[in-house]
Amino acid sequence: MKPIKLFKVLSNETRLQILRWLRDPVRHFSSMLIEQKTNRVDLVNIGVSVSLIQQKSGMSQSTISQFLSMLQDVELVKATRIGQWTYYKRNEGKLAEIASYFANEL
Amino acid sequence: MKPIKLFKVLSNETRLQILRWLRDPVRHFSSMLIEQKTNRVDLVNIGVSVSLIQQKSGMSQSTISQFLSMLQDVELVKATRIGQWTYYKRNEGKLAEIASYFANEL
DNA sequence: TTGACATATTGAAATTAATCGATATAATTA
DNA sequence: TAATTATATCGATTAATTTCAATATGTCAA
Repeated sequence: MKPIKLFKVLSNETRLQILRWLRDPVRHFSSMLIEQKTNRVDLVNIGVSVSLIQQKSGMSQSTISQFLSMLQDVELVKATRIGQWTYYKRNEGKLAEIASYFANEL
Repeated sequence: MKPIKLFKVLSNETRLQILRWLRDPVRHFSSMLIEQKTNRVDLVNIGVSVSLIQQKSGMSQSTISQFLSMLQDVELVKATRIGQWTYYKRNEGKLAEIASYFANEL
């Protein structure tokens, strides 16, 4: 647990928004699924692709890719590569750990 | 609750250290009390003066004064002015609120 | 194996944060 | 009232972050 680095990652509106979107991926992304390759079940179990998150954010591809890897670096999200896609989902275990850090150690 | 601003304030080692020092002010500051003006009871009830925190941090007076007002701005600490001194103590209520934000809203 | 697509990385410009010394303000004391 | 002390604010410099366009890498499909 490196709290400074963690707080820096959380200090950005877009990164925080991504975390909130990923809390309920079906609600925020299912309407964007056009192809057959991904379905609602995948959104929850495997995660959401970089391109869906990028479209929703309106920011550039490179920025969103970087933001996701920052979130992954502090373990707030987990990534799964399948073929040419990378799917991101929340790491609920880490989020619970942070809540407990706040309650007990800060 | 403005989480971005809060996380920015927490994204600094010195500011986080100040919060931790203030968790147990007697332990961290009582050995620095030379004059009679402040005693151990005051440290807990009223708070710790800017100059004690500054000495312990080793940083400049202006930096520490600014850091303390940033912490106060997001309500992580409360300030009390008595004469020419300003005493700072933790705002435990706010800290509990943040812990709950993490557990429920992030 | 070539072309197209998804993602990652790099390099650069603009913005924001960290930090200090100098100075201002406010309270105390001689 | 003048000198001293504690804290706050200002202005400047350096360092870090944000964000993009361009490019590289990796994968799939024809």
